[in-house]
Amino acid sequence: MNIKLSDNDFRRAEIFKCLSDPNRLQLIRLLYKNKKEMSCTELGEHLNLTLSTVSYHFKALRLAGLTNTIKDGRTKYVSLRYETFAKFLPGFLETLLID
Amino acid sequence: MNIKLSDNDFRRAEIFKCLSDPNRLQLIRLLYKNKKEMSCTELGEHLNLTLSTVSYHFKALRLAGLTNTIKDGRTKYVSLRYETFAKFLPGFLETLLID
DNA sequence: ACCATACTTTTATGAATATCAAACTATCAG
DNA sequence: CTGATAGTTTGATATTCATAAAAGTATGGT
Repeated sequence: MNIKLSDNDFRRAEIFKCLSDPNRLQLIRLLYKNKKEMSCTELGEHLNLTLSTVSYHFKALRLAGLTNTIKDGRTKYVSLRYETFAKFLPGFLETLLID
Repeated sequence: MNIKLSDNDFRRAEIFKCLSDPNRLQLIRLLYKNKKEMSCTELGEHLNLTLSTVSYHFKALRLAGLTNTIKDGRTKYVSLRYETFAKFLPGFLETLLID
């Protein structure tokens, strides 16, 4: 009677683990509201976190496939990866605007 | 520059924490596929978990508002609370059927 | 070459989590 | 009342997690 977990289920678990941290959820909301890339420093200033902690969170988001990162000089810009949200959490991002 | 978290954000964090565990995700899927209430024992047999562990997970799901529980004699039947999914994760349950 | 900026990684630490066994509560059947 | 069934709670344990300080990497400015 054992049910095996699919690759997508592990993917889902990783995604939800990312979203279960209030700080990461705020990062997602900021990125969604701003509709553009933001730097780590810029995002870190909105929460009361050191840069190393912000970097830790961004790594998690990136590995879960929730964000894209592009590098310009020494600055890294982070943006949402909408395909992932569309596939695993359709309609979720919109709910972040309600409150 | 500090952003305060709303009550709903704490609610979201709790919900996502629930869904970030692969076993709980399977419980949700089983409940969704069966379209009816199931008992703890019945659900526990599908995963390789002791009854106390299953009980622990169901408490988490109930506290997060993801499930309803009705008691009939000594058996407790658990079902999904669709309003919660509709409010915080519209469209999510359907994605569980794809794979 | 030197210093500052932007970010990452490592290390350490305290808090939270998942799990099971054992003890407990409640209900049913005889 | 006794024994069995369904589920909860408590206690112990091993693992994972979030955080920050410190050290490290890479790029830009002068």
